[in-house]
Amino acid sequence: MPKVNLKELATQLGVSISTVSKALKDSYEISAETKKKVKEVAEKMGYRTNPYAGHLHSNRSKTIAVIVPEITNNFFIQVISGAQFIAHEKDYHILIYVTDDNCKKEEAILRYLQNGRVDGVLMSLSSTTKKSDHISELIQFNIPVVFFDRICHEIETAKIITDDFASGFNATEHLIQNGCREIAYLSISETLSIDNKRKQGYLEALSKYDIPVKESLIIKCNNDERNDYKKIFQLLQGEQRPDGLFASVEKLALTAYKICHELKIKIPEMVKIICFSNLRTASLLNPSLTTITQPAFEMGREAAAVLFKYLGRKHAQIHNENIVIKSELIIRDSTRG
Amino acid sequence: MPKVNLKELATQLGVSISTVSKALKDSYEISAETKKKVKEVAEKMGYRTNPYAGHLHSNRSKTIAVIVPEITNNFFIQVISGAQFIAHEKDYHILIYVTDDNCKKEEAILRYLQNGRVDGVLMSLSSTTKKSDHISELIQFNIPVVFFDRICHEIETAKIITDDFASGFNATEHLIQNGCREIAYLSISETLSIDNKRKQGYLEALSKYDIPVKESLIIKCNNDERNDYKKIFQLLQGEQRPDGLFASVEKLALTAYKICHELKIKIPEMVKIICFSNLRTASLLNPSLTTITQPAFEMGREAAAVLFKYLGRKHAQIHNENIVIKSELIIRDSTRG
DNA sequence: AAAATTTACGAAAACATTGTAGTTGTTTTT
DNA sequence: AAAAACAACTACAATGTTTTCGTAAATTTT
Repeated sequence: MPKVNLKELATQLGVSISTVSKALKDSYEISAETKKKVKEVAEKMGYRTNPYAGHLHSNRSKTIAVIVPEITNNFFIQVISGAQFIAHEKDYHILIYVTDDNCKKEEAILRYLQNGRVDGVLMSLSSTTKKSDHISELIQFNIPVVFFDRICHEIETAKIITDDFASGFNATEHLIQNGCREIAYLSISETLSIDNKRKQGYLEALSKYDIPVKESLIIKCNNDERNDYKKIFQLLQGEQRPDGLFASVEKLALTAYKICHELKIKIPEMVKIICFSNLRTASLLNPSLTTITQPAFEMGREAAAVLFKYLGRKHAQIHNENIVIKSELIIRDSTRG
Repeated sequence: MPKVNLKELATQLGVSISTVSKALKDSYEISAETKKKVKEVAEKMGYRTNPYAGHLHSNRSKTIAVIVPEITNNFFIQVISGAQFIAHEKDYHILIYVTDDNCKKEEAILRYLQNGRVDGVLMSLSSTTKKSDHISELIQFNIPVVFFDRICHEIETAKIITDDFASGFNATEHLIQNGCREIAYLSISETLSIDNKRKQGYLEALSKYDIPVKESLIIKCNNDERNDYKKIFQLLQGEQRPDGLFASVEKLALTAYKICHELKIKIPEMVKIICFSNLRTASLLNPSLTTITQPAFEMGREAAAVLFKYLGRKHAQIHNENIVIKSELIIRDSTRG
């Protein structure tokens, strides 16, 4: 089917281009009769409106970008799924970008988007991002940004988060209440908002129960598979093995699981493990894994909803706002007392 | 930053629009001196080229669509990740669409894309799709389509698949060699190519070992959570419980796992389980799950690579071609003899 | 010195659409 | 019967870029 445009339809029908355009848009200016004819011929000739011509004119692309640190991650996928749900409702398209937790890539992607390819952005920061210039720059180009999960405090906009502090506190308290006294915290990145909040919750819980903080139990991982493995291995094989382990993210808990299997460290008898996770198979693990589960799908839906609320307007300066959707502590065998 | 276009740059510089355009594109027609000036001013004024104007002119969008039945699925996510990897290299953008295994949605999405929003499509069929008209129609609009995994035989194009028949055979043979005689096959959709091939492999293996086929052991699931649960539950609770279980897709195996846990059916002692799966936590399950693991990332990479090979040309009729990337049988505890 | 070529740039069409501002011819109002 | 209103349509500018063709001046060739 050779692509046909309004011009061809017009000549074919013996009317003007404007008439065809308006007829297809059901304008009141066009008679019912003409509309019918135009639509028939358009159908017959396989006319499809060129989206890019429209975008050029309207300066809107009906497209948003979702930027995530990694895509092979249950949490982010569920967020994308939620965002996709709303976008589909609104007849919007979703472009996916992956930063690989690399701030350089993140910067490059945001620069890419300064040209108006998308009407707005949903994003979660890379764990290596330390500056926010590239984000404020994007916003200066009039592209609104909504954060979810890994937010950037410096930027004034809407941020969809979970109750990281409370959840971190609850997770740690749960370990304590099940008998743990030497609780390690596996950190994923020192610059990440969520990590800091979760750690604060952890520290607060320790404090509440008068458990001294041991720096040696705060493990600074950095999302490098081999490095993280080594650090957690060292933690678990040593004399001073902790009796509880709180991983800030799923991946670190799974690494810990693997190491425990290798070293024949029994969970939960020798060490109890809890983590933030959206793993569908948490209940099927050996042993089933106690998790703090984030409402990922809802977070994606909410993030998209907030963005769309602003997209209609001319100057879409999004008000600063923290939207908190609570996580759920799901107790399973890995923390059995 | 107010958006600035070529026209403004031109007036600012006192040259013509064409000169600016060419200078920014490093055309040989422009002197080094002018280029430098133009670029400086462009930088200073924050010029960003409008992608849609370019698309309008070139009739290319530098965008491809990836259409998957579901997104919260390890296999599809890894495929997307692979495709994304290649797309990023080629400076292409990726639009994601989800059919929810609903053929109506699939048709709607493909109709959507007839307008040239994307230059090409990578897709995996929905399990409820029975006709292929919407796909050939899209191709008639000159949008090339490459299939991966859930391919459509009727369409002449490139198809990236794994060795489903051989893998189905190997999986079944593996169960037989570990002592199973009553092996159930969990089918996900009767219309899906991969399901049929895997089942053929299953039947072939039974035949090789002179094991009679029992229709009651071929369970026709349909991707509806509740329905599938019920069917598998009935299979496992009855008198005639099989001693081996081969699930065509991960989800069904996980449902079977849950049911076994509930009914206290011991894996692998009472029933051995194997399935196609890209679960990262397969080795951590209780018991660890024997899988046939598809090279999902590579399949995504390959699918994108094939598509890009054709995208350069004017009439991108993709030759019919089956590209097979072999799966790997990873033996774990769920099939221990 | 005339002719040919090269360098560096500009004008304008083309891409497909939308929206505004006409322009008819007809109908209604005064 | 003139004026106003209206229905149905068209012309054209505008959106931002690319690209082809053209042209003047400068340079090289004969």
